[in-house]
Amino acid sequence: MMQESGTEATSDGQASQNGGTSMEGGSREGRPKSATPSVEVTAADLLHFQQHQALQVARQILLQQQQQQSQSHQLQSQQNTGRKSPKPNDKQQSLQCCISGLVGGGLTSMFLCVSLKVPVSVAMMTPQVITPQQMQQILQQQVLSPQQLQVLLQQQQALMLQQVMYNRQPHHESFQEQQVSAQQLAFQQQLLQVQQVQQQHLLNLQRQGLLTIQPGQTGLPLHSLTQGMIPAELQQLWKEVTNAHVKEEHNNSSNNGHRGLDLSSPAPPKNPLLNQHASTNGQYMSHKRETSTLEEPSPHSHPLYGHGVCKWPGCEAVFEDFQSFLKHLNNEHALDDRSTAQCRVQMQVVQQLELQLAKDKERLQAMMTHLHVKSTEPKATPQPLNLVSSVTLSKSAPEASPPLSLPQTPTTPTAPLTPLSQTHSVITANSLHSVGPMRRRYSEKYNMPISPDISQNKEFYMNADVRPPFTYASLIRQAILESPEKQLTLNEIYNWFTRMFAYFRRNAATWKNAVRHNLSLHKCFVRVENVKGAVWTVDEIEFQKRRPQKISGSPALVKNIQTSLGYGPTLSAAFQASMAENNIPLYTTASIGSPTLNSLANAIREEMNGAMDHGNSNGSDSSPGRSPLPAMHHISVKEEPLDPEDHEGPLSLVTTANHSPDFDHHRDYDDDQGHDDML
DNA sequence: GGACAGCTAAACAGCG
DNA sequence: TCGCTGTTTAGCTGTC
Repeated sequence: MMQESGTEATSDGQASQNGGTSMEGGSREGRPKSATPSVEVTAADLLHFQQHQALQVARQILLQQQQQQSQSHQLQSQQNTGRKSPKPNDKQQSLQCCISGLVGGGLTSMFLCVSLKVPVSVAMMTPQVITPQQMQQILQQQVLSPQQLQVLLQQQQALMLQQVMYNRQPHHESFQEQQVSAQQLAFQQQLLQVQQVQQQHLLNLQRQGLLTIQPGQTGLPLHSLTQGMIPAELQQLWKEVTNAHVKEEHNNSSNNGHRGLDLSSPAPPKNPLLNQHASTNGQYMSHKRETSTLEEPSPHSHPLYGHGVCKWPGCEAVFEDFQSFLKHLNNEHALDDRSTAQCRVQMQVVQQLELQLAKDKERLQAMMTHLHVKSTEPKATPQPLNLVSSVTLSKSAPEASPPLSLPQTPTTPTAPLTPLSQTHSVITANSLHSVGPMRRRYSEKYNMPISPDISQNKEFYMNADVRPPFTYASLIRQAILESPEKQLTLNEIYNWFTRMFAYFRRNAATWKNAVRHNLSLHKCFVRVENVKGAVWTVDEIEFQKRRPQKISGSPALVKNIQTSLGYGPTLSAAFQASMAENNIPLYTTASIGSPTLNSLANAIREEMNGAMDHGNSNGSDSSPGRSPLPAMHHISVKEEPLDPEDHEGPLSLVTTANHSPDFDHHRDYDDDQGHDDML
């Protein structure tokens, strides 16, 4: 009761915001903000971005390593007498494990795996500081390039930093501190060796003309940023990293009292080499525009000063006034080796971002060209991702789940379904905002699964006041199937509608009535009374039975859908290319490690099964033997007699697909916006 | 043109 | 009494 009232209040609030918007979409860009907290989205995006960047760095390292190994083979052979150089397969294995490490071990393991030639098991299973023995072995082998050494150095710094921070916790004080001190000493010795080796390596390379360091060279790769640094610089950097937190421990209250490093969080460590902001002391550099775009300059503003905090990488000192900050900036961040190194890192970061931006711009242009959108505002209402074809399968967006080339457009519900190769959907403001009743929706018309569409266009549907091109029954089913226990109360279904679709944040009475009507009308929805009360579940057999006559009657359509779905031998080349570019084996790990691809594969099977093999399969998760409904006391069966053949109906893989971790991650459906990042 | 499916609206009953 | 839930009916439209 109370919950529903709250929902109504939310809906009404949204309605009040949306109510003024005309159907012509004139003010569509001023749509209300998504109910999803931006913090969560940002964190997830940040994690993806970090993983993506790490992957790119790993690839660069491997690539350059291959090149350098081929070029400096002679040098290697002189220094590396009697020791085997790593096999090419090792690199491949390393990279493969690194990719897996993105899921399991995280970035730390990944960097270790890439930068070190340590056994994979060690790199993957012990994401910790390398032991002196391992370091010695690495040094003796001298198989590392300067770049690798640099990455190793940085990684070690970050790891030491993390360990120091971790040991700052009360439980590990005395003994752990001793351990850290010993490790610091040991590592500093190793560091000196690393520096010597690196210096020698650099000299050799320079002597052979294989490496030239331009004095004013910018845009160095991350792993070569500090190639030109003298050992003193490295030592200085290391001291900065290791001592900063010791100081901070004694001076915790002076600067910022809450800078603890959560090892479990993907937040970047405080290591200046790894931080993402830098500039020069008071003098804006060429990349000022990047920072100035984020912070509007004002008479007493500074790109490195915001909200009373110094934004210099790793600083975050708090100041009462701007003058204090300037004084601090000139004193603490003067032109020295450390600042220079940090600036180099920031250059690389900016370059990476610009590269990424360029790629995304190019992709956007291709998308708009493909869609024939004549718009001067690229940041308009987000459009459904599945409106584009292979353009979105670009390798430049591995952080996004692979878009499905489903030939459906949510903007034109009654438009004929045509393959992408034959259609160029023209998206206009009017078509984006379908006004009329749903009538026949794609999911009903062609047994299309709505989960990929909703998944791909989640942001779109959440923000744009566009009616989803699916029937109420499909949406209800989707809501139920996305729930952890495959059952929802009516109120939870309401919440799912309002949460997932901006369209359903208004006219609540209408669509809620329709939802109730559909729940009662369709026998695919089964009402179950459990301890909590009445919940609704989906009878997949009944749901699949509803439109068996469609699609089979049109061989051409069948072929088109089959082709566009990219199933089996007709898998689209673009899709395959994308999978290959992202190092994602479609038929191997897709069903194992990648929830998104797992859902994709299941969704494809579901589509093909639902559309093509109707009545040809057997059993499903909704079969009586595998009821997903715990603690049921009563099941209301609708009056339509159940055909005995029904149990030999189509195999429903939807439920199976939704058992993937991808769905199990999203549990709370009770307006808990903080945990409902569903798809 | 009929059958069918889907949407909207409404009435009604039961329940807390 | 009110609001929610659930059921049912009717009218309309679109698709096949």
